Amino acid sequence: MSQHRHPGVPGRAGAVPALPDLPEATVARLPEYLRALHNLADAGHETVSSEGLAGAAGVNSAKLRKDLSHLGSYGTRGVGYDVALLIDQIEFVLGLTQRRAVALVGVGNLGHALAGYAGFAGRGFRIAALFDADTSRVGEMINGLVVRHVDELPRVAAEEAISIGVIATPAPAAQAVAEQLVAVGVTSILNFAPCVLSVPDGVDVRKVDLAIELQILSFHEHRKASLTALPATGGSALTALPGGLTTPDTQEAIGT
Amino acid sequence: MSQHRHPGVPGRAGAVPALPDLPEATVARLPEYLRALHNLADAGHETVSSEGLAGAAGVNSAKLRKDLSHLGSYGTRGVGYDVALLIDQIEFVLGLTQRRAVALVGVGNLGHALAGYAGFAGRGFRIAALFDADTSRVGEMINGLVVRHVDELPRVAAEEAISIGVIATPAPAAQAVAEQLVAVGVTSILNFAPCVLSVPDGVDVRKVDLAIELQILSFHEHRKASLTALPATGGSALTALPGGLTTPDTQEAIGT
DNA sequence: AGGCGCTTGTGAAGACGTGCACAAATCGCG
DNA sequence: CGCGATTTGTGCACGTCTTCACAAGCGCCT
Ligand SMILES: NC(=O)c1ccc[n+]([C@@H]2O[C@H](COP(=O)([O-])OP(=O)(O)OC[C@H]3O[C@@H](n4cnc5c(N)ncnc54)[C@H](O)[C@@H]3O)[C@@H](O)[C@H]2O)c1
Ligand SMILES: NC(=O)c1ccc[n+]([C@@H]2O[C@H](COP(=O)([O-])OP(=O)(O)OC[C@H]3O[C@@H](n4cnc5c(N)ncnc54)[C@H](O)[C@@H]3O)[C@@H](O)[C@H]2O)c1
Repeated sequence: MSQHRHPGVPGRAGAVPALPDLPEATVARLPEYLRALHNLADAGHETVSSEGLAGAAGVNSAKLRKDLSHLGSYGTRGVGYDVALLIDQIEFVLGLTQRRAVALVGVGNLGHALAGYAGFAGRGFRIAALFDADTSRVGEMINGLVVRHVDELPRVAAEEAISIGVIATPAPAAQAVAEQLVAVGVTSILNFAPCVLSVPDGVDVRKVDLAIELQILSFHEHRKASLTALPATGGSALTALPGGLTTPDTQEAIGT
Repeated sequence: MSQHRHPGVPGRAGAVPALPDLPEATVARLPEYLRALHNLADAGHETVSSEGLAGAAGVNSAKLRKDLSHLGSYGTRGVGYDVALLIDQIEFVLGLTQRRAVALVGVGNLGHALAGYAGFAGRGFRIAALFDADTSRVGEMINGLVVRHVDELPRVAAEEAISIGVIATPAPAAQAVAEQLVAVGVTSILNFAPCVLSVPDGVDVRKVDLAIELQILSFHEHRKASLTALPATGGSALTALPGGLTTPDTQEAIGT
């Protein structure tokens, strides 16, 4: 965490472009830009200004320019950015030049939806294997893939070069599954189970918890309600007034 | 956006506890604490120290204490926090004292999984209505709820007091659905479609894009690979070495 | 060739979030 | 009743992120 960055590892005039270490906030936005760029490319645009791309990605244009400047500035002043070139750049930085293989563990309610989702292919990923512990599910075919028993993970991980593991099991099983994934060499995990995973250093975990998203929205609903209620009447009547916009203070577009 | 906050709207000694306006980062962590607290309560704990709760929620204990201090400090020095009391406090602040009604629009692949998920009830939410535009899906029963045509949204929104709208339609339909939701008074939206929504001020949107999560993980995979490859050999051979943990530099636990 | 309008890239300032370290408060026990 | 062990709440310093504002660069038009 509090590691100093080496004072003398700048350009490194070697052959490889030498990944600049981007701010984490920038990394989280690059995929957004990439999606917007693909839309623009499909619409026939060859170049785009920072203002235009920022609008399409839903961010401030200064922020976008600073983000892009971190990865080497492929824009032209007075003109904008070359869409195709920028797509290549971002895809390279994100490591999407070859399609990454994803292993999905837990083919239940949610796992089925993920396994059947066609949209991942266009974003750089290939669901390479499905696993479950329930023997009655093993053997089922989903979208051309067979569900295998989780015990086969080591063998399959060796065959396919698994890059990312996705956990969609119930929470009590998630920690054990994470350990199995780490044991076969997986160093990136996307966790849908509502629990914290502990993993060794060097393993990245990202978590998606839909209930948490709803609860954050609930907080803002609660706050909006208490703001409109109090200044108007004495504070007791809680009749929702779904017409007038609330205070122009307290803007939206909350933490992304 | 760049709204100043009024310099003189502090305690407001009114009857209502007067929601403190929490830092957004704190709001995003409260649900995590809440989940951990429920686990502790189920395990029979009556009190918990900041250290213990922080461990269960996967955060720094100082951060946890500061977060909790923002909502009024219900801890006892030398002892810790009363689990049941803290649960009540957080649920109140998050607006979960009464179960919030959620409307789900788009009952396809993903929408089915969400509609069938039993876990929302325990986290303060009730899926109150399902909508789809495909007439061949309308009428289908999922988990005791009937799928209605999206045209019925105004009528149903009036009956059930819809608090949050969830969009699980394809991206091209999402903006139109968002506008329909806003039109019936919904001011909080959770969007699963990979696109930006533009909504009026006063409406909160949160977005869940699974492909983005994978792409962020992909970036870190890419970086880890280029870090292990370069210092070892000259820099050309890119054979993945899935054994030794990478550099103890560049710690994990990336942006939550 | 020169000037003009447009757009990028970035310095600087401010807002925000984090984590250490410690004083203040509380409990239990002798 | 007092003392020590324990744990909260927070002041402070530091790092990260955001946003403004503008100089530098580019292309086009005359
Ligand atoms: N379905 C949703 O919409 C939704 C929403 C939010 C969160 N989640 C979370 O996602 C996870 C999955 O939800 P779900 O609705 O698909 O649950 P589910 O019960 O339908 O599916 C879980 C699957 O995991 C399998 N499994 C259990 N233990 C396993 C193990 N050790 N190894 C491999 N597979 C194992 C089960 O056999 C089952 O097929 C849960 O943690 C849930 O809380 C789901
Ligand atoms: N399935 C996944 O795992 C997954 C993963 C990531 C993202 N997503 C995104 O989630 C969204 C839904 O994915 P899906 O796989 O369920 O797609 P899907 O095509 O299976 O389902 C979409 C549903 O929305 C309905 N619909 C279309 N237009 C509508 C409208 N105007 N009003 C109401 N309903 C409408 C369709 O009839 C269909 O039932 C997509 O935007 C997708 O990109 C899904």
